[in-house]
Amino acid sequence: MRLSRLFGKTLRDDPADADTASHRLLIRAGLISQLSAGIYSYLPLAVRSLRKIETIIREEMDAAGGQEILMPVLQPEELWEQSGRASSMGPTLFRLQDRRSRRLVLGPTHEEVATTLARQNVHSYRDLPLNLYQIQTKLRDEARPRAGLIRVREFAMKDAYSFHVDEQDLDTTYQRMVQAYSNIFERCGLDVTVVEADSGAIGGKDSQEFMFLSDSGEDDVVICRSCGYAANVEKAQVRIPTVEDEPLSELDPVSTPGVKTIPDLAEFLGIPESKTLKAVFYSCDGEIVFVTIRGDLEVNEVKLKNGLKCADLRLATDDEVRGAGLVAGYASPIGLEGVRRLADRSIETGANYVVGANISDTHYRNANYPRDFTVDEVLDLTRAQPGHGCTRCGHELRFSRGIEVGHVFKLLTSYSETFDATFLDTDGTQKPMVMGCYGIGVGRVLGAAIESNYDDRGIAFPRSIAPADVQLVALNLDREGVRETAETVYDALKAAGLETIYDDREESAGVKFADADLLGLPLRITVSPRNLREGNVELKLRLDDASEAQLAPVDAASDKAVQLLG
RNA sequence: CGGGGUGUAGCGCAGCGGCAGCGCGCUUGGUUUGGGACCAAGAGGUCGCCAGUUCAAUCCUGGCCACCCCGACCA
Repeated sequence: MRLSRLFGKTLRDDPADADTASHRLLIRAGLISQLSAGIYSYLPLAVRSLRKIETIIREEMDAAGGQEILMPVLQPEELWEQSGRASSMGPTLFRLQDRRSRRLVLGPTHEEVATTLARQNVHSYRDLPLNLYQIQTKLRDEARPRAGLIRVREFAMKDAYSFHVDEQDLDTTYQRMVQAYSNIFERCGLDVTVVEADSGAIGGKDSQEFMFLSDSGEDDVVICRSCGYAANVEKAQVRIPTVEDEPLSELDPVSTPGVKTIPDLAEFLGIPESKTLKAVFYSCDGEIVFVTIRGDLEVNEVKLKNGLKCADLRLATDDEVRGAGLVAGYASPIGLEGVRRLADRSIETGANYVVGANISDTHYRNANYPRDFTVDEVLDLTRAQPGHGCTRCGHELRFSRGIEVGHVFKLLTSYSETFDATFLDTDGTQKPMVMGCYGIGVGRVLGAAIESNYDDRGIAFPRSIAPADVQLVALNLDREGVRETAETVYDALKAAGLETIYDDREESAGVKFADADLLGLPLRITVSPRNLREGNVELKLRLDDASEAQLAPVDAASDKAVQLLG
């Protein structure tokens, strides 16, 4: 590819509204162009990278027993009504109607279609296991697209769906897929951490996410350096700081005028927050739920949502709180009736807590569970926070942000039962297929790979996913021998199987070097009058200092390039 | 959806109630040439949109829209 003809120009200035490194560099280097929020065009250089990522994915999926298919983006809404996700996905689902007013959705993922496809085409245990994958456009009306390719509304995803006779067989494929994913990310130059993840309200048992740890990420993960436990904060179990047991004292009202928050309460009474109980109110599918948790802890809403088997969970409004007979700031589980009550397991240890009295300006001292109040259910509802320990080994957990580049789920039979995707087993009975699903965001991998490989001069692509291997830079094209030599080297590089971008533009050396650094191909080869006097060209790896550039005779350039790229 | 911010040339930005500006980029000619060269001449604008105020609005007022950031949400 000749740079003079390449579609997509570099920018000298950083784009003003990109502040994530990969977003800034993707635009500055001329890889992507924004059409709308979370909607991008991919220019030739980006497409070359994406194709390489896709090739790596296909190789690993095929090796893991996958078969590539292609399912439609346009899907009948009815399928989504059937699975229940028309409502549970809410506004994220793009909807439209055809000319006969039939309702359709633009697929945000393909479990519904994949399960239907299996129902139509799998009838016997002899057809299983089956592992289907596709690389297909997904459309999601995300509430907040951000950070270039990290969260977009239209994107290519590799999604795979596996079908099995039983859970044991699923486990085998699941492990193969986890290994395939690790291979894929390693080959893409991404160091990922596999974390335990929430599988969402619908279906599933085990679920793991592949996280590239980065401040640009939007997921919070905890990692135990001691035993290796790693989990999304949504899912993370933690060992909370313990509080001392003590003999139970008598319940005792205390006047607390104007003291409505836990920090105020602790300060007012001169006690730690961990000696108080906090009340939080949620609306779960319209029903008010009262949650009690120790004052120094926060409610993990994902855990709560799962525990309640609730489709739509949100904090209750002030009106809803009042309507339930609760006094905000002084709400209490003591004597509370007619409201669904849950508690975090933190209330089961410790003693003599301060808790609201459900009377303005009043709290109780020495509240104890279950002596003074009961709840409908005690669950683990604790959100992991800094200072919390690992449940396995007690070591303090480390917190990090992460970009979720892959996610695998054991769906089990939730979809196959809904869509009646059954097979005839050896014992002559119809059974629902046991399913797994596996996703990778292709563009997000590109974004994350750049987050992982850049410096102040630009991108430094891993060779495996670089738009090309070599940037051939010719300086002073009109000087004797330069153009001819560059053309010769260009041909030799191509003949040696190296993908080359040839900078044949009439630009100054500074511009060409700066653009080469910005685009970040692994190897730069410079043809210039200076080196040509000795019959040489210069080779420099993107990550080396300028002083480490090497010279090679013109006719040895391609061999040397192959050697340097190793 | 809540909070914050920004909309002026391809990009980055300034400006201001009275004819639309700068730097970079772009075009043409010339001089240069190993780290974002120089000279000269050019092209390029519905100042986000709609109302209102005014003799006059890019500027003031109101509404709307778009984009960015934080949060909520996110198979």
